[in-house]
Amino acid sequence: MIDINLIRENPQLVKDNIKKKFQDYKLPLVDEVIELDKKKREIQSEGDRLRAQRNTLAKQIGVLMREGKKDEAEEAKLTSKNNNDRIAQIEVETAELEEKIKKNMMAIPNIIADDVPLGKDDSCNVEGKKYLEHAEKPFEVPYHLDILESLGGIDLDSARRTSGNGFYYLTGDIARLHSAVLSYARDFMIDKGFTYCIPPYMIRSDVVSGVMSFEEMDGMMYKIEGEDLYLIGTSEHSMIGRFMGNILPETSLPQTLTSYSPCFRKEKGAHGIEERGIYRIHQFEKQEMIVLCKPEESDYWYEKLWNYTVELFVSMQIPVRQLICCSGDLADLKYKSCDIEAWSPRQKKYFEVGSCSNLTDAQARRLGIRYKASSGKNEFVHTLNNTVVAPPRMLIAFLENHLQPDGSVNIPPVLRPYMGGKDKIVPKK
RNA sequence: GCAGAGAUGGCGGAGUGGUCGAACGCGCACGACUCGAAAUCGUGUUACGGGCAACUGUACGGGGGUUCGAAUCCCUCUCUCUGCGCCA
Repeated sequence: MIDINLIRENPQLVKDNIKKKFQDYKLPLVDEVIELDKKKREIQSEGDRLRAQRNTLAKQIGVLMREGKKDEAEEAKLTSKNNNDRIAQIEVETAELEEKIKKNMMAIPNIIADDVPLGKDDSCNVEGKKYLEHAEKPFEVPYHLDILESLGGIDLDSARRTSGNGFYYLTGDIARLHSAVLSYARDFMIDKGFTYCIPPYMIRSDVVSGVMSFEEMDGMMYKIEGEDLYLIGTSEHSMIGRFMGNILPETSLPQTLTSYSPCFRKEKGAHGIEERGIYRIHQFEKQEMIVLCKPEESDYWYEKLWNYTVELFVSMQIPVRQLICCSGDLADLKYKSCDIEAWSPRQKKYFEVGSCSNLTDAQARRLGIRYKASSGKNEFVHTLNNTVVAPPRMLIAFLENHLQPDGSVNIPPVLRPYMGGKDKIVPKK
């Protein structure tokens, strides 16, 4: 959500930004907001005047009653009562206007960064730097599910019976590897100075509607029956929700947090759970990083964050690249975003393992997360989030890249302490 | 889960129908004193919105109601504390 003052003062900038994102159908929203806002302010002035009158009258009535002037007091009461009808009417109208304005404002995208490449959709995303050369494998790399099965590390059949499609049992060394990756990633971020946090895995509807749109909510979130609770789709939801409505002291910024949680997603819509395996599932685990900082520092943190993910993957000897998200593929709340993609030796291409975003003040405005600036004014913070690692998906990259001709999978040195010293996982006979 | 008490500014805490956006204290900012500091004294200090401005509106956990008028009364939800019960 952008600042309504920006629309009042510079509607052209807002419109140009919408065009840059190829959302021309949203252009009328800007003028609509301007008009609704004008109307709202007019009506609000009238309401304020009437309320001021009511306040004055109320005070007078108090005085009259004390002086025992009953008749005059009754007369004033009547005047006030008549005013109240109009005030009530104005209140309803104002609420309606505000709701319409808010609805439009939610749909108007955040102003994107100057250096975001322009493009209609994900086909226009721009490749950034690559890290680690991917060596050609001298053998055919099987589908990740086949690798997992040969290592005795997965049971999808049982999961389908207990929970349906989109769930899995990980077993033995693979399950241990999954935990090892998370533990290693957690310690990696702690070493970078981040504060480790385990958040609630369920949140209330007011938090949910603060962090996403209704459509997103419908497509992603699982609701707990009979309770005002939803399973989180990512720990970002509860991590950011934690600061809702807060005014933070300037000295507490930046907040650099790394959180662990399981993530629950319906995955309704575009893709669904059509992919065989563990690429897209209803439940997975993720280590996340979150930063709340002063506006002038968010560009700095953005670069820092995605580079941490790169560093982490490189330390596990998995080739990755940065993919810069183009204007048309950028979600409305985002100022800038990029994916970190890992190399798949089987598909001979990169695939997404994480996503880093700078939302500037758009999310903070929506959730009322501010800080007391040294100027004395309360300003909105900037929020950023990035995947440290989401093991089930990263395991695909891991297995494919570390697979040996004999079917075993090497464990890179950084993970061995978390695997009881093991340096490889070998196939089950 | 049951019963009772409670939720007020950055914090503590008064206020139980009108003159309360809110005493007092802490904290913070500025100033005085000082070579400098501590202590002390003085001044200022809730947030959000409308208006060029004077000024004005709203908000006392959330929502609703009673009233000319609500921090104050009623309903409801959430949370906290105390006691009892239950339980990893």
